[in-house]
Amino acid sequence: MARKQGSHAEITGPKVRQAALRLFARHGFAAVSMRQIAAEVGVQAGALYLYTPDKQTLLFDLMRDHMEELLSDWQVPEGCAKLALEAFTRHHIRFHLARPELVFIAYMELRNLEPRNFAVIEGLRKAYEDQLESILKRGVATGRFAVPDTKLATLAIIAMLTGVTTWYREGGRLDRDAVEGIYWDMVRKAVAVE
Amino acid sequence: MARKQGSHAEITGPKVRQAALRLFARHGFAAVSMRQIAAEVGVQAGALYLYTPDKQTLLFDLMRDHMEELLSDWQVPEGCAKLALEAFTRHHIRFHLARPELVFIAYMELRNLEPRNFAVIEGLRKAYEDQLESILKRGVATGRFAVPDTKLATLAIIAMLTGVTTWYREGGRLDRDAVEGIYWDMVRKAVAVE
DNA sequence: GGTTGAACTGAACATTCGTTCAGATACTGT
DNA sequence: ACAGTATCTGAACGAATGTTCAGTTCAACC
Repeated sequence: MARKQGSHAEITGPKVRQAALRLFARHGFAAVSMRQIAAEVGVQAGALYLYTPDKQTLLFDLMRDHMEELLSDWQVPEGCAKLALEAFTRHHIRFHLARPELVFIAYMELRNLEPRNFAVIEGLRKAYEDQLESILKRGVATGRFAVPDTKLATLAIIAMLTGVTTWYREGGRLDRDAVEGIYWDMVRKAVAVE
Repeated sequence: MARKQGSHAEITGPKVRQAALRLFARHGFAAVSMRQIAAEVGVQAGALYLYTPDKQTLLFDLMRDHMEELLSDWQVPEGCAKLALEAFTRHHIRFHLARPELVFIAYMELRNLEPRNFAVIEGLRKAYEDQLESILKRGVATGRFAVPDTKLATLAIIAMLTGVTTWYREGGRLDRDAVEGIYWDMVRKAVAVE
């Protein structure tokens, strides 16, 4: 027994990533075995190594692609800082609610990355944070925002917004638009000049 | 060779918990072996089972004690909601900054708990969130706060505050009092009536 | 000073782990 | 129809896993 009917790399490759994504998110990287991933895909464990050099790279690729998409999906709007902040807030929530498993992994599995891989992901994360901080700085400079410390405010806002993925469930009491609006309301007030 | 000189349960017991705490926080529950914990304590792996029935209970006990301390350390102050919210904010930050490793574990290792243990921890977490929500409700009722949704605001504020442990480092640019003040400033404004 | 029990070792248990690889199969192009 | 190659199996590797336990040592008590 060997190759299966209708088996193709273009199909199995993504399936491997999907299975890894789901299992890593649910049980954690360290708690998931290559055999579990293989079973989810419907192949033997050895076949996974046609699609990834090792387990670590499987994790790293998921995280790097996620962070790069997060960055490339966003561009600071021109114009006033308040509009930019609203755009950022809404975009952040929308982007994160659309892929909760990747968000979860990118946050929880940092410590399972080898130092070199960790540095890459941290660099991307930092670049994303800088996007928000530059908006806050702009608002402070033009007197539209009042925050005691832009760096700290950046981290506080991102923590608050990302937290949405821990409780939001499709079909719950609030839809995504409502959630966006409520969070934006709190962010707006938190940085407002009194 | 067997029992070591001057070894006592009153010493080894806490050392086991401390070692587990540090290693779980650093590498994650699933990635830490009983032999690693034993090495940190300075005993053989088998000796750990004098202090815990199994690895899972070692994790659960850490989390449960942490959550119970979090709850018992706090009581809602009488009087106006704004003062209560400030007290909560400052207490939350102080408590969490004092034990970053426990906070980390209590948040990251939930999925490694067996269903029954998970339910216990979730219950305690819910009870803590209710403390904050009751303050917000009180403020809304008396017209002191304006939040569109107290449940959502509760989760947003806790996410924001707990995020402090991800970046705060002893001896950094800001001391704990300053951090408390800055976060309180943002929380206060976020729920304020405009 | 002999006895008892708590504290611990060291070895062993059956599983499982990530990874490799020779061989088998099914598809592709000729 | 045949060759070649992409895809996958199934078995194997050594190492590591959580847990158990008979045996050993030390300290305390009578």
